[in-house]
Amino acid sequence: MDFSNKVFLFCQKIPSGKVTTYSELARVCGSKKAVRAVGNILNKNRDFNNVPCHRVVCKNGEIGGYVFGTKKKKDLLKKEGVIFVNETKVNLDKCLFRF
DNA sequence: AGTAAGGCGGGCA
DNA sequence: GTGCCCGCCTTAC
Repeated sequence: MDFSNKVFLFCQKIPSGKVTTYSELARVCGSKKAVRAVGNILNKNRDFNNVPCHRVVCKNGEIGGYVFGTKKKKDLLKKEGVIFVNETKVNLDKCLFRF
């Protein structure tokens, strides 16, 4: 319960135009190996209203998955100013937000 | 490069 | 209340 709360909190801390990875997110939440748990939380809770989970991507820069579809996620990120290296990957070097 | 296994919380049976 | 399976992944073989 506390874990998911952290996840949501950190997600909201991500500024517009920046992204983070599930690994980093899991790490700051206490368990760096709980990346799957993080994904599960974001997916099941889908607090897109309170949590911009579209700003969370895979470690390699790929979008990964998204409740509304990866296309939507990509589109949202683009609008926020996130640099994309191609249609499916973001530029982590420029847009990775580190806690 | 591809495949398999892994560690972790949430949700449902 | 307990247990099992799943997931927007990661890492190792």
